[in-house]
Amino acid sequence: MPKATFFNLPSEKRELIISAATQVFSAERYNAASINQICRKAGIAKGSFYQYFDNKLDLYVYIMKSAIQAKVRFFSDAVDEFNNLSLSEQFKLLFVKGAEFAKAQPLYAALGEQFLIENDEAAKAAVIKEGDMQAQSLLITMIQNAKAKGEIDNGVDELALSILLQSVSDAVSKLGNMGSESSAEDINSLVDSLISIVYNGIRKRD
Amino acid sequence: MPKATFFNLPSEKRELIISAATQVFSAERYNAASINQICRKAGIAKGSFYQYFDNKLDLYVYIMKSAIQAKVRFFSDAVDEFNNLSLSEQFKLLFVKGAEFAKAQPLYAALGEQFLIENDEAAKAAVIKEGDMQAQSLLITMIQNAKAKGEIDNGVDELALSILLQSVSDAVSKLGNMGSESSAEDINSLVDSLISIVYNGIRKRD
DNA sequence: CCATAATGTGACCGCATGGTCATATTCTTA
DNA sequence: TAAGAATATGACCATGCGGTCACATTATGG
Repeated sequence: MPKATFFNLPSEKRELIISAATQVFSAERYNAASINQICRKAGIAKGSFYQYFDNKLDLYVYIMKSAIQAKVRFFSDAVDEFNNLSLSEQFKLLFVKGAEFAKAQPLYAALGEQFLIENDEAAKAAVIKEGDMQAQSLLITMIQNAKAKGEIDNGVDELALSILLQSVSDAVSKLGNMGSESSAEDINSLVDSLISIVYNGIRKRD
Repeated sequence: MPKATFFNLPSEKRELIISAATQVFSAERYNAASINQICRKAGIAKGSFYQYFDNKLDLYVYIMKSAIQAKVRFFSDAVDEFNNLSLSEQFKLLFVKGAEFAKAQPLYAALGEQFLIENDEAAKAAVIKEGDMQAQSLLITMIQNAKAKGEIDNGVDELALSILLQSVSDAVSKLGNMGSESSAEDINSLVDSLISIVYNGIRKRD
């Protein structure tokens, strides 16, 4: 946790530091992101940094926690709607919300992607200990409910389906924040196509 | 390209250096991987390193090129068989070969994964200029052939399908090299399940 | 108004990086 | 065996890192 001094700061300055750190950590891995860089961007002296945080890891965990909270908040509305939706509508909501989040909060989404490929074990462990959310568990619940309702064929492997959906969701989010070259409608229709494939299969039927 | 001195080296020593560099570059990104580390691991002096290579980038490009060649060699046998196979058999071959490669050549596979998440633009560009293979193009060709043959429903979006297959293939490879906790048979049956989903869809049919 | 606590600062430390270079060692060949 | 080319070496350089610390500045409250 950041020191008390950090929370005593005028909120403007505090957010400037958070913003600088978020920018740097979303562009670079933990080891490559440097405190000097963050201080320069935030316009504070390095000594000040160590008045606010114990060390680099302290800041990293704090920033990651903020990003996770933002994502959970973003999804929490959607989760309430789930029960009233058909399976394919649930898929769509899941993918679209994921892509929406990546577009609305690109820096937080980029933080998440950096975390996925983080290779500093200590940094990764510290974040996970502080409470990483398990996106996968939501998927599994969805699948099991749909099976119980008879919406999914019994022959479908649950694990395989969850892996497939997870990887598709990631792919969609990645495309979504590849800049403005892909419009929101493009993404939307791509999501429809993907769901249609997963739902109906690609086999030609007579 | 490495200097002549490097190729004059006794092959044993040359391979020791290649092995050390492969290990380091498969564990770390370009910027995080250090020449000191590689020299230590190979048991050579830093001065010697610069007798063999112009600089760090020279070595990186050389190692990446080797990995790409190894993968192309690995897949080349399989590509010949493609024409005689049905679509779902083609999918299976593609996924299984990918997972096989990741298992048989874990360091080379790890190099490929590192490259996917490389964020040093100069290093990335240098490798691509030297000839990066486009795995995606093989997929697109497969899909178009299958459509022409009437094996895929005309309503299926080609781009969406290629994205889906690519992300699934990556997910399978990642699972495949997550150590021995997942046996070869497990992977094999998971691949079957995934292909079955993509092929038949998950919708319950009457 | 002044003493004390809180906050801000940048020079500095030890260390590791990519890269250089003068020199030492080994190989080749006549 | 002697001369010259090829190769091996590690001290050294400038730079940047995470982190520290003595000191300057600002806020607080009696």
